[in-house]
Amino acid sequence: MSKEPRTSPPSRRIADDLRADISAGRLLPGTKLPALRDLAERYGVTRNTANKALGLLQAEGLVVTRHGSGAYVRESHPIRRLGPDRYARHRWQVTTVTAHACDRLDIEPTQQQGHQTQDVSLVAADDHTAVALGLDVGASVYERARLITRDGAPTHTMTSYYRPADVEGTPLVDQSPGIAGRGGGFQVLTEQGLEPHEITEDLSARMPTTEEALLLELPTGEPVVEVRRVTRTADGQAIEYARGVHAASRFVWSYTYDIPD
Amino acid sequence: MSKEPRTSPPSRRIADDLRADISAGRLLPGTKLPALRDLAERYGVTRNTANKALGLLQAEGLVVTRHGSGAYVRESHPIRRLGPDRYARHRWQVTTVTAHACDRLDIEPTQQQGHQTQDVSLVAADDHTAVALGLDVGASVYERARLITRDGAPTHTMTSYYRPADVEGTPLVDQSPGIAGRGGGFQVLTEQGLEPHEITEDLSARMPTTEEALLLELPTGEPVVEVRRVTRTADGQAIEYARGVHAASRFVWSYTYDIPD
DNA sequence: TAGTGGTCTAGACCACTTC
DNA sequence: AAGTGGTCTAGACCACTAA
Repeated sequence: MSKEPRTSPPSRRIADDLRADISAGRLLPGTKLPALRDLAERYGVTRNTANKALGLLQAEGLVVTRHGSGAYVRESHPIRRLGPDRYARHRWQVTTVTAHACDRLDIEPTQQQGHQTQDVSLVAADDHTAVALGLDVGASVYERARLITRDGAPTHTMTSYYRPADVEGTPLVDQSPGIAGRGGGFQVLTEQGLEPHEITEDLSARMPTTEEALLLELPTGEPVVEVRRVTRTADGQAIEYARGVHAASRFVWSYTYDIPD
Repeated sequence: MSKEPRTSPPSRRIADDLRADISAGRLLPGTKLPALRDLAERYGVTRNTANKALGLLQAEGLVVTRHGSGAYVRESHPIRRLGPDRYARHRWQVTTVTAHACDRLDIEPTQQQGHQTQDVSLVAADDHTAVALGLDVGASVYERARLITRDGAPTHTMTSYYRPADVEGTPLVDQSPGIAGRGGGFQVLTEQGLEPHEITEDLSARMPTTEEALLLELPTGEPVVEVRRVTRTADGQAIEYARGVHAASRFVWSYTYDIPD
């Protein structure tokens, strides 16, 4: 008759029990879970089955395992809130006074403990890049790839694309290993007479590729948020196309806008 | 000396091969993968190992399995792009002319084939809701929970919370099973003298809970995007707090804004 | 009914961490 | 050296799907 729910398989039941302990606060973040062999014995199953239970919890992002050490209730990172403010002019616009960096230290807590690698090269534009920058597919564009790290752990990648004519000869596409130009890309573009004015961001979420999981050191069960950003001048000219891949658990994006007619 | 990468375990190698076939287009979306027994025989491993390989691909969201039928390369749904336009006044504002619904059919393709359930009840406000609506935690609020379906498959949930004083006696909190009020919640609030003017949306991504996975019929390896929305009047008064859980693969969120000073 | 994925036991070996 | 998770083989049974 009815599709009665069968009794859950043992691996499921073990996972359910542990999950209940976690969400009830009986197992706090960072706590070590019982060893596989102990779990197996307690439930009268093989280690394989207990391992499968842990696998389920890992896929849900509730548990992380450290090979040779144990399985732990996952700890949540401090979450960074990303709003339009992060692009605010006062954060990147260098005034005639050069003391900018020291001036602003206290209002830039988001850069605290932050580092980034940088890798600049000339590549062929793919579909998205070409459309965004108004070029033909395959045209040469400058690619500026960064890996942003916080407190020693990578949080996201950000790869920007520029029309060569816009940035040729600027510190932005200098191969030097340091952060290219104080104030970053927006400052450089402004000096080129291309002041950023409007931003369009497209957000989507998915599971990481294996490469992304390695690069961002993502635990099993952590999705990524992919952000595609087009920056335009007041004229509407696209001056930068950027693609970021973020560890989902470390960010929340916030947008405020008026309801259109 | 160096940490040379060991040879990958068999399950990993099988997954890598299949993944390569998929991304190279040799296995198109919807294609049935070789049976577990065939894979196992081909690679000289047990069915368990071949099964594990499929599990890896499932977790990446590349493959879905249908019990008793087979494993298939995952097909992508049509993606709906969500911009501020979806809240535009012309979509919900009912003018004095009642012929609105017929009028606008052609410009509302997003509602095509769409259905939603609705469940209204009076509940105690949790932390987020209370803060957003300016109430005490535990105060009574109207909860209006919806499950939105498209082409027969659920795409997201949306649960709105209202101050009882704002919506008492309106069709919005009528327990009737139909969609409450043509034009939806915004129209009703406007009629109450609380016209929505500004929206703040907070987006984050994570893996679904087991309940969400069931409700939204999510395949293994599909993350969800959680959207928390606060709607305010021109005065800045919060009139609705809503929380949505979206199947990540079905949406992309788009925001355009001017760079602040 | 035949084919398919899902799960399990029993036992083994390996890789990594910790002390 | 002891403890831990990761993976594998070999074989079995079950549940679901499709013809």
